[in-house]
Amino acid sequence: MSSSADFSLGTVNTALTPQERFAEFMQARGKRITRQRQAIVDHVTTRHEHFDAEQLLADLRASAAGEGASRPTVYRTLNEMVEAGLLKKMVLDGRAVYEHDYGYPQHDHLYCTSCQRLIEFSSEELIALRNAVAATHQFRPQGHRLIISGICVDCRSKRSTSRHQDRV
Amino acid sequence: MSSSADFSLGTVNTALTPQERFAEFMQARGKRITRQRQAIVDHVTTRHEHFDAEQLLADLRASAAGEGASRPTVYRTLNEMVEAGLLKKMVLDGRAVYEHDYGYPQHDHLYCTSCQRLIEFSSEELIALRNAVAATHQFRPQGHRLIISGICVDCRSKRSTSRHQDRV
DNA sequence: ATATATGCAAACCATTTGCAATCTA
DNA sequence: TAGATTGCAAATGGTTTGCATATAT
Repeated sequence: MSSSADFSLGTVNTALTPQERFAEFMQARGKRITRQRQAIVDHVTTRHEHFDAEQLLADLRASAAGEGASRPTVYRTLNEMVEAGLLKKMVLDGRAVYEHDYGYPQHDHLYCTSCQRLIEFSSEELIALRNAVAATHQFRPQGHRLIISGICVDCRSKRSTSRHQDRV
Repeated sequence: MSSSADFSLGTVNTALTPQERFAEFMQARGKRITRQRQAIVDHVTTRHEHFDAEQLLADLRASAAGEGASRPTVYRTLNEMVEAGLLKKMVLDGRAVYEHDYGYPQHDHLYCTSCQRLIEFSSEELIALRNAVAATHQFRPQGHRLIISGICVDCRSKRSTSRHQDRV
C-alpha cells in the first residue's frame, strides 16, 4: 500500500501512511489505538476493493488469529476512518460501500446493475464541468458523486445469466 | 416502455398526462385505480418540488377532506409511480427523495449540505462525457446520477446560521 | 489510575410485509 | 362476485446506542 502514488489528476500528497494518518487523527482527539481499531485499519489498507461493513466483519473474523472485532466496533471504526479521510463512503442499494480515499486520486464510478460491480474512472472534463455548473449557480462545490449505471462487459456477454436490472 | 421517444436532450414526448400514463400502466398489469392511489397521484402531480414519503404522507392527511392514505399505501404507490416512470427516486442522507420524471428533461443536481436544498441543472456535455466514458469501458449506460454537493448562495450569505456541513 | 473502548443486547428508522377486512372492475 | 387493495401491526435490515466490563495510556 502507501506507494507514493503520483497520478496526474487529483493527486494527493501522501506524506504519511494510512496507519500514520489514522494514528495522528485519533491522537489529536484523545482517542486510543486499540487492538481492534488497529486490526481493522490494517486489514482495510491491505485490500483495495470496495467493501461494506458486513464483508469487513466477516473477513476480519475469518482471517488470521483472533484479530476480530464486534459488529458495533467495526461500524464505529469505519466511521472514524471516514472522518479521518482514509475512506470514502457511498450508499448503494441501501447499504454503505467504502473505498480508499487517502492518497487516491479523485474518481467516479460505473455501476453494473447486474453484478453490482463498481468500475472506477476519472475525468478531468468532469471536474471542469462541475466547477462550471457550480459557478453558474454561485454554488461553492465541495465534492461530487457521479455514478453511471448500466451493464458491464462481462454481464453483456454472459447475458441472461442470473439476476437482471435492479434499481439505480 | 414503448412510446417511440425522439427527444433532442432529455425532453420527453408527453402524449399522455401523468394521470393517464399511470392509469395505462396500472391497467396493463391488472392493477386497480383506487381512491388512495388516485389521491396520491393527483397530489404529487400538483406539486413539483422534491419530496420524501413522510412529507407526502403528512401533506395528504393535512390537505383537503379525508383524501388520505396509510403509510404502507403511500410507500407502495410511490414505488408504483417510479415503476410507471412518473417519478424518479434518489437516496439522500438515508431516506428516499422523489422528483417528477415523466415529461421532464434529464437533469442532475447541486445539493446544499447546509440547507438540504436540491438545485437542478442539465448539461449536454455531461451526457456526452457519460457516453464516452461508458464506451471506453464497453459499458452499456442505462442512466446516471451526478450530485454536486456544497453550499448554495443563500447559505453562503447567511453563513454560520444554523446547521453546518453534513456528509456527502 | 482513569478515561476511553469494547461487546452485548436492545433501540432506531425508513421501508416492507403478513393477513383479515374491504373495495374496485 | 372474485381478485386486488387497504391498513394495522409486526417484521426487516442496516446501523447506532446504553451500559457494564475490559483496556490503553
